[in-house]
Formats: sequence, structure tokens, C-alpha cells
Amino acid sequence: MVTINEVAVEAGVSPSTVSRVFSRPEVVNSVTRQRVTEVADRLGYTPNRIARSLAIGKSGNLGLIVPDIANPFFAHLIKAVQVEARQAGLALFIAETDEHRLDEYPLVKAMAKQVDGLVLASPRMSDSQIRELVEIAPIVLINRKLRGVQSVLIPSADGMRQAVDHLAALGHDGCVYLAGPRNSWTNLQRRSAIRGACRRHAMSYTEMGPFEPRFESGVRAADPLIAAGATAVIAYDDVIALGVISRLSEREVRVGREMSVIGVDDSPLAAIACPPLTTVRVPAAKAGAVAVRLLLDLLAGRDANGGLPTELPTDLIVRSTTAPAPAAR
Amino acid sequence: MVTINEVAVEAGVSPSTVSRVFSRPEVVNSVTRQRVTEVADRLGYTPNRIARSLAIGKSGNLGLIVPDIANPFFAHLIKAVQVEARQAGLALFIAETDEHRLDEYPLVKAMAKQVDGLVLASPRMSDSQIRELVEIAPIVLINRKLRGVQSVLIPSADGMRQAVDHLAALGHDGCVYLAGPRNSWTNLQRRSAIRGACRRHAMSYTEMGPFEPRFESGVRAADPLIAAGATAVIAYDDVIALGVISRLSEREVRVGREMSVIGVDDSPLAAIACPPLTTVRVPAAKAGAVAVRLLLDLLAGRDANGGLPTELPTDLIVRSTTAPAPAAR
DNA sequence: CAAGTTGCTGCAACCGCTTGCATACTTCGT
DNA sequence: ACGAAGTATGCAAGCGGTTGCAGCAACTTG
Repeated sequence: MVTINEVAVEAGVSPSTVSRVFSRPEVVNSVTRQRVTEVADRLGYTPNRIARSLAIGKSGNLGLIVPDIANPFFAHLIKAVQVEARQAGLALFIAETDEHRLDEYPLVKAMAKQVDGLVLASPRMSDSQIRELVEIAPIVLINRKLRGVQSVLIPSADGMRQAVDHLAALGHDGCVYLAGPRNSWTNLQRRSAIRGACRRHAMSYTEMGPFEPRFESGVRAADPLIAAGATAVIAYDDVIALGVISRLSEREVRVGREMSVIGVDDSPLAAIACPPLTTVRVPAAKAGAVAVRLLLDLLAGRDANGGLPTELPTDLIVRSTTAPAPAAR
Repeated sequence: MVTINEVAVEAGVSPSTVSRVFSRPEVVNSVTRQRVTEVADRLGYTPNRIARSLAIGKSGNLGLIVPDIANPFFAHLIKAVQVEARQAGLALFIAETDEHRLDEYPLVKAMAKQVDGLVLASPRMSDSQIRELVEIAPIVLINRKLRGVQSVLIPSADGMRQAVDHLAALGHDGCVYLAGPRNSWTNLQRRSAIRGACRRHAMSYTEMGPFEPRFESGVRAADPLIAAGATAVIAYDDVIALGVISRLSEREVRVGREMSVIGVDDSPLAAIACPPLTTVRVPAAKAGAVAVRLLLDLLAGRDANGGLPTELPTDLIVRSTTAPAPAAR
């Protein structure tokens, strides 16, 4: 591995000059610069990022923590974060908590010290734990609200309200909500939006769960749904909704006839499901991109947005899993 | 940020001792060690990974390059790699090439210098470029074969053969292959396996493409399929297959009746599609896990597996998108 | 023409940790 | 009781860059 010193002697300058050629080119004389760069790539020199990090006290890395990489919502989020980070010349660390709340804090803490900033997507840890992390590294939260910490939120209240309105218009006199993870801010949002909308429509509200956002959770949820005589169900997310549909079909309950099912996320899954899933669209990629931009602002000392959470809108996409209530037909 | 020195003065020992307490505890006297650790966590000291990396010349990081994070195949692969890396105490860098061949080499090269090892999933770059990268960092390839470079391969020949056999048994007298990316080793494998199997069954073989592995590619591919009078089609992957199905339904061609469609990957998408997609199962997660283990062996100097590629098997999962050829009914 | 600028480069300390070698103190064998 | 072997710690030189400060030459300016 060729170092700055070798380039220096070969080019007949001091190491400092070589360093400056790479870090602040404008301060070195153009002909010297020319010579140094030429020697540098003749020797195949490239700056050692680790050494540089140590000297300047920045790593040039961003970190991203998600509950589940394979969940389409997070997959798209990750993708956007990665693109945005690269554009800013930063590399991206990724870690997954696999929805295990306990591992989360030490994991994030370990990562916090080797990155310049962190985005936590749907963290499940406690407020105080997050506060401690904020002391270590700049942090932007996604779908988690905490006073004084930058965040981008997708409250999904609009979308959920639209979903319930839609069910009400179809004549359903109640709906059940298949709740997501207990410590999820998003879950709380959805629950209260649905509950509120149900009250306004004088519809009954039932809750089942909590469920991990997995296909199998939905499968497991279906039988109790039937047993409870439900006619309309809103799932925490598409993945769960699809599990429900799958089991419902097995039980020969016709989805989009006897039972209306609504998901959340509008993942690619929703459109191709059978029947196509009515769902609430959630801008995952947008959220990721915005989070990185907030983080960059934070790093640059620009106090973006006055520290207020950035909120992103959601809306209902009606497809074929929702139909008039059997009683209303 | 508290350093090793502060701990040293506070504990009344030299910095070297503190360092040893954290890196080689067994060589320091147990009572000293006790005292140092106690002081350390009273002061909230944690070793600076960057400094450590610089001193010992290892970063403790692994890198993973994938064409497309949001593609379910890679999402599961990433997940497995992440889990495996964490288990080994290594952090994981992820970068995506977004199927853009041109960016790939510089991107990987940049990453190669800040990691201890790299796994390249389905790289599209040239053999010689990969060879250059191998000089910089230990590399394990996934779905790419290169003499002298460790790799884990999913040739999918078995699965493809089974797929064609299946079509033949259903009375199809030909099949079309919707090809994947031109520079993809996987694509070449699939193509030649299908072609070979068609020849054995005296079936006609037609190829269309190449297509990027995206839903829209499949949508685009459907009309030419109909125009060509095809009765059976094997797509490069599930994502493309689902695009085809979607457009076919729009055109009111009944999939699993007039047209048989087979995908590859057995992503969660396949099972929930409408109708459920016949597909070739590909062990994405397994591939990721094995790749990391090979990489760790490489790093430890163990020459795993004698440098031979590890091959993972595939098999056909028959669901509802394949049916007897219309003419054979 | 002296004094003050300006532009470029080098010196050397430093970022926080690791580690080969030297040192000092024990312990043991004879 | 004395040298050898072993154990625990400290010293100091790195790892590969960065950067404040000083030095020097060439240029202005009054």
C-alpha cells in the first residue's frame, strides 16, 4: 500500500503538500499540484480513509438501522438512503434488529461511534435510550417522535381515516385492526387514527394483536377474525394483510366479498396479490431520502426545518379486497 | 470523548496496559485488569475503532455489493449476510449498483479499501476488473465464476431443467425465455440450461430480451409474447414473471390456461401472486451466509474448500401458473 | 527602498490505539 | 544465595494522514 510519504519523496515535496493536494487542492500551486497528482496516480496512490478519519475526527460513514431488511417497506427505504448517502460521498453501514427489541440499543450504540450520523428507522427502544444515543452521534428518526430530535414521520392518519371512510361507505358497521409491534410509534398512530374514524362513523372498533410484521402473523390472525364474525379488517401492513388473505382463501372465505381487507404500505406485493390489495400508500423511499438530507443538514450545522418533524402524507389506494358489507348488500 | 490515556492516569497505569486490557486481557494481571475495567466504565470509555483500525491495519468491516436492494432475492441475501457478519463481530457496508454496470467498478474499488473483505453479488463488471479488485481486498463472489476467486454459485441448471421437463410433460412444444441482464452469469446459466433441456425434448426455444429484473420489464415483455403465439414462458426471475402475468391478465390472456408462466427465485411474491406462480426456488439467504463464511475463512487464512466454488441447488415449485398446452388439451 | 502583503511550502505535533522491546520484580532450582 | 526463567508493566515508535504556525520568496505600495 503506497502512502503519502512515498508520493512525497517521488514528487520531491513534503508529505504536507501531498496531503493538501488531496484535501485542499486550491491552496497549492497549480504546477506543484499537477506534478503531485501525476506521481500519485503513477504510483497508484489513494488516500487511506481510516487514517484520514482518525486525523480529522470524521468517518465519512452513515449508519442505518432497520427492523427488517427483507420487509419491502424497509427495502425501499434502505435503497433511497443508500442512494442519497452515496450522492453525498458517504458510505453506508446497515444493521438490522430483526424486530428484536433487546438487541437494538447496544447494536446502535456500537455503530454510533464509527459513523458521522445515524438514521433509525422505526426504532423500538425507549425514549431515554434514544436520548443517550443522541449524545454520541447525530441522529435522525424515521417514524418515531421525540422532542428535540430530528425526525421524519409518516403519521398515516390521513390514509387510515380514508380507509375507514371507505369501509363506512361500503356499509361496514365495524372493523378490526390487526395491530403491529407494541413499541412502534407507527402502530400507535394507525391504531388511534382508525379508532377515531370508527367512532365518528359509529362503527365498532376491535383490536387484535400485537403481530410482528410477517406473513405468518397474518396467517395466524385469520381464523380468529372469522371466529369473531368480522366483515372488515385493516392490517398493520401489507405483509400481514397478505397473510390474512392467504389463510382466508384456504378457509374459503372470499376476500373482497365476505371479507374486506386493507393493508398499509402499497408495497409491490399489494398490486400483484390475489385479489389486488386495497392499501394505504406510504412513501418509504421519500422518507429515507428526506432523513438523509436532514442528517446532512445536521452534520453541516444547518438547523434544518427548525427541528420540527417533517411529515409525509399517505393515501388510500382502492383495489379489489374491499367490498360492500355482506349485510348491506 | 474519553481516551485510553485518561483511563490510564485515572487507574494509575500506562496507556499500554489499558490497551492490553481491551485487546489481550489474558496478559495483564487480574487485579490490575479489574481496576482498569472498573475505571474504564466509570469514565464511560470505549475503544475508538477507527484508531484501532489504523494501528492494526484492519477495519473490522465487511462490504457487500448488490445490483438492487429492493429486489426480494437480494433483500434476503443482504439479510443473511448482515446476520452472519454481525455474528462475527463485523460491521457491514452495503452499496447498490442499481444494475448500472458502469458505476460498479469505481464504487467497489472505493469500498474495497475500507473493508477487510468484500462479497460481490452478481457483479456485472468484467473478469479483469474483478481480478484487479482481488488485489486490493479479499473477495467472495456470488453467482459469478472466476478461476482462483472464491465463489458461491447457484447454477440453477437443475431447476431450469425441471421447469422445462414440467412444460414438456404438459405438452408444450416450445418455450420462450425472457432473458436477464446481458452480463449476468446467472442469466447465461439459465439460458443454456433451458436451451439444452428444450433440445432434449425437441421443443422450440425462443429468447427475448435482455430485460432488467423489474416488474415493468415483464409488463413490456407480455405483448410480444402474445404476438409470437407463445404458450409457455420462463422468465429470468419472479419479478419479471409477475410483470408478465399482470399484463397478460390485462390483455385477458388467462395465465395458467392459455399461457404458462414460470419464474425463478421463489420470492414471497411468487406464493401470493394471482394465480400463485410456478417458480424455481433459489436459496438466496443460504448463498449470503455461505459467502460470508467463505470470506471469514479467507481472512483467517484457512483456505476453505480448496478454492473451489460452492454450489447450491435449486428446484422447481409447481403452483398454478403452469397448465397443459392449449393444443394438447 | 523599507515595510507590509500575499502565496506557497515545510516542520512537527497530533488523532487514539497497538506492540516489540526493555525493565523490574518474582519465583524456582541447585 | 545466585543466576535463570517467568510475569507484569512501561517506553516509545509507529499506523497514515491533517493542520497551525513559521519561513521564505516575490510583489505591492507609499
